[in-house]
Amino acid sequence: MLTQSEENYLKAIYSLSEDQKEAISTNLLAEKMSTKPSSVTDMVKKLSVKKLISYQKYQGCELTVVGKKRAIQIIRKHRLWEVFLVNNLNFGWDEVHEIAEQLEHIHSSKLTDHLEEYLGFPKVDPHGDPIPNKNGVFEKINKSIALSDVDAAVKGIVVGVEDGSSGFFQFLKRYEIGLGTEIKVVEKFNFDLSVLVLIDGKEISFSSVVANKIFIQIK
Amino acid sequence: MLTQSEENYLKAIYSLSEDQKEAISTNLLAEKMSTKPSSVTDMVKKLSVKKLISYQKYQGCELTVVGKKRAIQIIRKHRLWEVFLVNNLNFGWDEVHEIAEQLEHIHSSKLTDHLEEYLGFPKVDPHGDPIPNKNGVFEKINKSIALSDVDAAVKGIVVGVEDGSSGFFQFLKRYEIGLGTEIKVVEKFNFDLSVLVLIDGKEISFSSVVANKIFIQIK
DNA sequence: ATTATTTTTTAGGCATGTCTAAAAATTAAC
DNA sequence: GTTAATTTTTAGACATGCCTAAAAAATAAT
Repeated sequence: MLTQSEENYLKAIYSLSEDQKEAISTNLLAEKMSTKPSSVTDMVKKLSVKKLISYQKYQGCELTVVGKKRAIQIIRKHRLWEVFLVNNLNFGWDEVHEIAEQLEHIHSSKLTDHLEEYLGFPKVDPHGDPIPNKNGVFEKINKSIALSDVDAAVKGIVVGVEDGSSGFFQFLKRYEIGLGTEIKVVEKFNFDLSVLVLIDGKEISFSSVVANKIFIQIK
Repeated sequence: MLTQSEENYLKAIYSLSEDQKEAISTNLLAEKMSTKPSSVTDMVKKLSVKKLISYQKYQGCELTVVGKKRAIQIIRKHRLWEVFLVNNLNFGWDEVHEIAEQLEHIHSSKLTDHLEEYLGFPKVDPHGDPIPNKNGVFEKINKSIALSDVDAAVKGIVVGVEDGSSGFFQFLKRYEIGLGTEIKVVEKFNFDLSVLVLIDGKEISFSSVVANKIFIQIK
């Protein structure tokens, strides 16, 4: 049975390993955990003894197969709880992280699996991040979806546009939008069905007409 | 912010205070917490500094008004989560306690209140124990209910019987059942609608005919 | 009312997880 | 290829929450 602290370290190492394939340095991990390098060294030794990470003095650390599985299970719990909080308990997507940080440490795989079933086996959390299944497998999300159908806070990559009129293409060109452009939906407005999106650091508002024609692929 | 350990102590003191109005002795609390008296002394000092209990050396401890409120909030969370686990996630009433012991320590009153609303403001948990409202008030449960309609594991006190025939009263007398008798439903059998109950430490099986006629008041 | 028993507290220790300050190893600079 | 800068580790300390063993206080027994 892992402590909450151990679980948080595994999660942090997993997260950092997504950005780089080299071993995670002590300083980087300390930064991520908002703690001191000396504390990281202590913990990293402990996790190494438990065979959850491989670690050599001064060489940083990496998750073992077992450690990675554990990390993914924690992420799975975190994201499933986020779905529950937003879909069922009417929380905003922006206020669930802190609570999910606590809920992810509840020990009961049966609970996780029942929750997943109750939620209808969701594939992404409210932030658009994928939810691994019971076996730790992240399902490839291949479906493209119109911007108008994307939940707030979800980001994706443009994989298609619907209308072929020249006016629409000029519009896309004006905003430097093409296949592969990353778009994040910041907010949706029900009163006129417009969406506020973030492209390359700039916020742009799209009318519902436009939002219906741009298709993105999430993660 | 209280630690889980502190919260568990408050809950234990509250629970013991329900059975006796005198201060809770160190030994009794140690027994309840499955720990050593010396450990209790340490914790009791800490909680006393935090003004959650009143404590005088060698005189035991008692919850302050603030401490009692805290304890009730923890119980509230525990019982609401039990309802969720049984009603929504299809857990058996007998397997939820351990998980609820963890969930009760999640810090977010907004979560608790949203959960309560989502569950439809339940008044009792799956074990029949009352759920305090947001203000810590336990609603008096006055409705009597036929044994046949009580969930397994719920216990109550006989407040009435329906049939007035002499045969039925003889039956009641034979089993020493009268107004005020405590009855706990141990198990229910769907195949013949009989119920297995516990009265004064003895298990007795009641046919559905009998179960329909005995009314109990829960807690 | 003194002794014996039980209860409770103190004293000191241990594991977890954090910290600071200093030492050691690695990497960068010249 | 030494020296300088950075990174990482060690050493020692502190808070939490637990323990054992011994002392102190309260209660019971004679």
